[in-house]
Amino acid sequence: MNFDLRHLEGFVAVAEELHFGRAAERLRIAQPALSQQIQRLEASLGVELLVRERRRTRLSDVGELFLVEARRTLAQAETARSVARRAQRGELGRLRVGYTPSTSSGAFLAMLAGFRERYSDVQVELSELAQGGRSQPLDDDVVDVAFVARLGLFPCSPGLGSRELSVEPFVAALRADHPLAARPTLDLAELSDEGFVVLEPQGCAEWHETLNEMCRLAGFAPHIAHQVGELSTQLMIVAAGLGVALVPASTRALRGEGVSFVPLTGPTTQITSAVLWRSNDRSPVLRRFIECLNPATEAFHPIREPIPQH
Amino acid sequence: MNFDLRHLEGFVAVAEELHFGRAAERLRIAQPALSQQIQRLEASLGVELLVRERRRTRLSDVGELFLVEARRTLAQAETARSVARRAQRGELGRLRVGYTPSTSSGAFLAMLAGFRERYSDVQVELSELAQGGRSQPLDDDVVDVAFVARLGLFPCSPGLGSRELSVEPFVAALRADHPLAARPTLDLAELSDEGFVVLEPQGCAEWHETLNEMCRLAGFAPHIAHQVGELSTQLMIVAAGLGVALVPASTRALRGEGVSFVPLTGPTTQITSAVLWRSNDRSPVLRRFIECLNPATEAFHPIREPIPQH
DNA sequence: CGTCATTACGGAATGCGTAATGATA
DNA sequence: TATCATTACGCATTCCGTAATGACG
Repeated sequence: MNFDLRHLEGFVAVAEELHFGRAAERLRIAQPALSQQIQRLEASLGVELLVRERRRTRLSDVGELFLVEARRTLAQAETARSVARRAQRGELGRLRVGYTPSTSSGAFLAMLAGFRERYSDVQVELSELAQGGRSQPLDDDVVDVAFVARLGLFPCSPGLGSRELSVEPFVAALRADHPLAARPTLDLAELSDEGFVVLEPQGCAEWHETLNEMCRLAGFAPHIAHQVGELSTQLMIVAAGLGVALVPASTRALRGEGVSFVPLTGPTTQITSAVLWRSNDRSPVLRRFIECLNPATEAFHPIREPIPQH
Repeated sequence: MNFDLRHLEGFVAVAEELHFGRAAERLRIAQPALSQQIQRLEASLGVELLVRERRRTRLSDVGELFLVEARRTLAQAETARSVARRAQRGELGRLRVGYTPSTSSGAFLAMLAGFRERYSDVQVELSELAQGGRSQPLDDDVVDVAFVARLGLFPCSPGLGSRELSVEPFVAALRADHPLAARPTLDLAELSDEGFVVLEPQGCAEWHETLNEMCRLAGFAPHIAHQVGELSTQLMIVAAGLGVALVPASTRALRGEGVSFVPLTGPTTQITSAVLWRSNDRSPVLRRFIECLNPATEAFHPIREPIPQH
């Protein structure tokens, strides 16, 4: 015969009240039932926990020691229940977040910070993804959400939920004392003789193709002056006067010293930042995360809004 | 509806086997019963802990987190049971030990060390008692056992269990270069002109009376040279040549440098060391303690053996 | 007699086992 | 058809509530 949480609750109540009647009242059961509960507990332990004296009830030495452990056990059980509830609500758990370097600034970091503040008990695991709009890491169950950037508008993938974070045009990044730096806008063709600073092509081939495509539409083939790994490095090279670059408009936020950003006229290509997830993923943590993206409405059925073009 | 330890056991078994059939086998119950158990647990938590897939069973994210807490809860419950059992066996708990300064050496310390070694989880609380054979601290429930020393044989007290540890005569303690120090024995009368170093009388009046009585029988009234608080101090004074003392024979063990101990001839008074406890005290810890005193036999019914007189 | 715990007993709920059902490869 | 989980149903145990008993002041 084994004791149960119910028995422990009964014992703790009696130990605290030192009175079967009051304890039973507290537990909302009849007093004889409680009396039997304690007897069964004592029988299952083979121990006398309470000393029934003529006029009052008190704890035995063993009961004194057992009370501590009983309380701990109940507390641990309550913790277990709480963990289950909180995990169910998505307040507890693990979320694997993938991101591509080009999304590592702006909305991405802001929303990640907001989520971690609200759900500090969710362990956020970050991993860098290869550039591009690939959903491979999601399909492979390597990440739960992916922050990706893609040129042009975002295609709706089957089986994937998505939410666009921003759609922004490319702008030209020029050294501040560049003759064109003070212009309100410029045409890409005006940069035909410049050397371009570009990101390294691995996993980012689409960017390269698009750069070529943009320049082709503007009537020239770009001269690649430097290849670098990161966006911030790209700006440093520009600031050093070693070339010009085409970067997403939000890159202004990096405030590169000595770099001017000039919007492009004509048919520029846009870059879309978005979050993706498996739409059949019912993880509560994911749900909470998506709520942070879109606090008001339909997180699981994102609507493709028409994006205003510049 | 509330979950129970039984439910947790079922869940842990399934979580470990990832197979209802094997888990049920391990728990020695039928598989449908286990299935219902898990369902009830899930219902009580409002959470899906296991994902039943077509061909296999696996843990859900919430289940993964809950498993840890479930294991902890079961472990804590097992600890509670173990504490109760060990406390019942007297391996765990608290023992209040009283002692008088004159018993603080020899058998007392040896047996205390033995007990603490065997039952390291019993918290031994020491408190010093007023000198003499008083059972007051036992009656007042201030201590559980009392090591006491008493002159002469030990009277059997009603309601008290007892065990004599030693019966020993008084010996004379003399400075090593004292003219009588080299003698194999001496008569107390030979010390009639000496100054005596005695223990302070508070709570120890009987010793004083006995010293006077011994000397009276030897035909003189003792001259009190110094009064000190402890036995070791008494020896230091003797070693300094400031007087002589009458001490229990076992005091030799203190090996006071420069002090000689000489047995007394004639009608010397003996001092009896004993342990006392309440004979109606059913504390398991006390039982274990008494066993240490008297490993072989009748701890609760000590036999008054005839003590050989010197 | 009033208080407080235990025993006695009947009804409800829970838990388990066997058998049947369903779903899948 | 073999495997594995769930549902269906009957039986035993446990648990609770009401009533009665017992102990004590």
